[in-house]
This record gives sequence, structure tokens and C-alpha cells, in this order.
Amino acid sequence: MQRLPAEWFAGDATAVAPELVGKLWRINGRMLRITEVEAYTQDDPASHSYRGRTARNAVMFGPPGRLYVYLIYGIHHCANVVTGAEGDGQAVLIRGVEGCSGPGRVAKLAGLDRSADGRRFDALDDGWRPAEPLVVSPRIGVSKAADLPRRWLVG
DNA sequence: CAACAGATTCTCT
DNA sequence: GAGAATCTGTTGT
Repeated sequence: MQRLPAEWFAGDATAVAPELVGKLWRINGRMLRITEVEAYTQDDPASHSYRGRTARNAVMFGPPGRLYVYLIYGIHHCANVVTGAEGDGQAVLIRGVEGCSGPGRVAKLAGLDRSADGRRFDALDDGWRPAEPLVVSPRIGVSKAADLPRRWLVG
């Protein structure tokens, strides 16, 4: 069992995202197996960072390996991990964990809200790997750049 | 300052 | 399959 250092998240979101699937996420005393993720980069019209830094997405432009939690539709929270170099404005959205599917539900299960924004992302590698190749597909609920295959999940 | 779309999910039909 | 709940950033008057 090895903890993933901040540098582990320093790569491009599209490279880090598929690697993150299967890792263990330690949050609020729980261990969650990540099963589904999506990548968002700054040049992506669907990304919050696309139009530059704001008070809301400031964490995305900070150092990698931190949590970016935002409120969506005034109701649900979504949890992301910041990737890339500081200032890149990249993140990987955690869309699903073992036994729980949907970013809003994942954030609720993890007990996250805006107060958790910017906290360290604590991930562990216990050696487990998906038995089959990951399924790659376009992202869910995205209207811009909807054709980009930037979603990865355990198949 | 008003209008609107959005990385969602639950409920009712 | 449609609608509600209701926050945030962007765009237009």
C-alpha cells in the first residue's frame, strides 16, 4: 500500500485520469475505490478553467494533488483532483466509486462540500488493477466538446 | 442589473 | 421523458 505523492498528479489530466481508475481514495475515514473519471483541461470549452481563474475555480490553478469541490445546479457537489503543473488549470472529475455512481452522489458519500475545496487529495495504490481494459467514452452531461473521449471507467 | 446555461439527480408520468 | 431544486459565471441590456 503506497500513498500517491503530489507529483503523481503533475501529468496531463488526460494521462492521469485513466491511471487514477482503480486507486483507493481515502476521504473522511472512508476508503473508496475509484471506478469512473473524466478529464478536464484548460483548453477544453467544457472545463471550468476554460475562461480563466475565478474565485470558484482558483484551486484548479493551484498545485496538483488537491481537491477541487464545486456546487453544481445549486444542489449537488462534484469532487475533482487537480492535475498538471501549478497554473495549468486542469482537473480530473471523480464520476464514480465502487458501489456508487454519479459525481453528485460520490461527493455526498465522501461527505464533501465547498468547505473541502483545496484540501489534499489522499489516494493510495494497493496494487489492484481492473481486470479488463478500461472503457473509454465521451463525457456525460457535457454539451461542449462532447465528442472528446475523456471519460474512463472500469468495464 | 437581468437573463440564462450548466461537469446533476430525484420524482412523477 | 419531462420538470424541479436553486448556485455560479458569462453575456447582454
